[in-house]
Order: sequence, then structure tokens, then C-alpha cells
Amino acid sequence: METLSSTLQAISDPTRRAIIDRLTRGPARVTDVAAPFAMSLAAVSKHVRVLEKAGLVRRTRQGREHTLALEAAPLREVASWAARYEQYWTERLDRLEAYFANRRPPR
Amino acid sequence: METLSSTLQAISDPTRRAIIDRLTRGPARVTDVAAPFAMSLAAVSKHVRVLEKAGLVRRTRQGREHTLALEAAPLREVASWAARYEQYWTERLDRLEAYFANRRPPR
DNA sequence: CAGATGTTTAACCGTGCGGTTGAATATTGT
DNA sequence: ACAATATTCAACCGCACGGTTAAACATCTG
Repeated sequence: METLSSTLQAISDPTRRAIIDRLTRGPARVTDVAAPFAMSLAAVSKHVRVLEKAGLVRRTRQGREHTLALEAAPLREVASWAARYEQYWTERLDRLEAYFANRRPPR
Repeated sequence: METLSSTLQAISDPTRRAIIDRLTRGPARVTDVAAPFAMSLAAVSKHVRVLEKAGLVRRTRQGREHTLALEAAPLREVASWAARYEQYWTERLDRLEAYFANRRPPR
């Protein structure tokens, strides 16, 4: 997929966000990644596949072990999409200010 | 709700992102918001409710008309969550550089 | 080879999603 | 009062999600 929708859908699950976070501490096997979670390995395996299909995780098979690595690039799109609305969450603090900011660009 | 998970789940749908975008051009009624979409009004009404429950849209009823306004605050959490991984998508461009950056903080 | 280890696959389950249609509920305007 | 307008509600549909368990597959090791 690799679309913004699939990226957002992938990271909307807390388990998958935790997996992403885990992979910032370096590559890890599926079993290692699964260890902290109170769910079956098969369930984590599914989560990993969702992340993989969304392009957020890269898998390299070496023997029976699958090593997972974070591929953070799609998160850049998420950040830049959210950043579009920065003025709306800052200016929302003062409603009138936001109104005039839209009438005439700020700064 | 108002959690990161519910925010992400809400914005993972392209129709709902389009609604958010529409509301940056100012408040609008449900019917106005629904106009561009090739789906029933009831479907859009559901989308609006998802956004409302996620705290992304504020509704003010005036007579039979419901006026919707963007409430962008939850998007700030999304942006800051994604920003955590900035180093991983920038440094990932040069794998070795990322490795040393983790061994010893960059800059 | 046999057994342990790492991982996925398959079938299933309950639940929620995104959509529909049709009816109900409010409110406005003539 | 009546009809039009704005919106939601309810029931339904197909499908995907997040989880389970049991089996299969692949690889390593004694």
C-alpha cells in the first residue's frame, strides 16, 4: 500500500505503535518483539505484517529467524500532514485571533 | 475518548480527512460538508460523529442546523508523536550514519 | 534422524467499520 | 396546518480487524 491512509491505520493500534517504538532500539526478531505483549505470537506476527505492508517495517530472513527493522519514512508523511493544521491548533487558543489570521496571513 | 489511538483511527479514513480539510475553510453545516461526497448524507453524518467523538470537530446546534467547526488540538499529539521518529527517517537515508548517531548523540 | 526453536498459516470468533435505505425527529417557511 | 429542509436513528449488509488455537513449515542442534 504505502498510502497515508494505510500508514495511519497501521499506527492507530497501540500494540503496533509499541512495536515501532521497540524497533527504535534496534532491529529485533519477531519473538523478541512479541515478548512484552500479553498475546499470542501469532497475533503479534499479524501486527508485524500490517506494519510491513504499510512500509513501516522491513523484514530480512536469515535462516529461521526474521529480523525486523524500523522503516520510519512513512511517518514523515504523517508528520507533515498533521503539521498542515498547526495554525488551527495554535490559533484556536484565541478564537478571534484565528479569524483575523484567516482574513490576512499571520506574521 | 480523546486518546491518540482514537485520533489516529479517526483520521485514517480519507473521507474524514477531507472533512477536516473542508473545515479549515471555516465552519459548515453537515449538509454543506457532505455535498462533495458521493455517498449518502447518513454516511457523512456517521463520519462527523466519529470526528466529534475523537474531539476533532465541535458541533453547535442552532435550530435544525448543526454547525461544525474544526477542533485541531488532537492533531498536535499526532504531530508530536510522529516527530519522535524524525531522526529515524532522516538518518535512515544513510544507514551507517544512523548507527553512529545512536551510539553517540548527533550534532 | 529426532527434537527443539522461530515463524507463519488456516480456520474460527466476536465486534466494529463504512456504507446503504427507510423512517423518525426537529425546525423553518408559506 | 402543511410541506419542505436538516439531521439523526435503526436495521441491515459485507467485510476487515484483533484476537484465539492448532497445525504446518523451516531451520538449527544434539
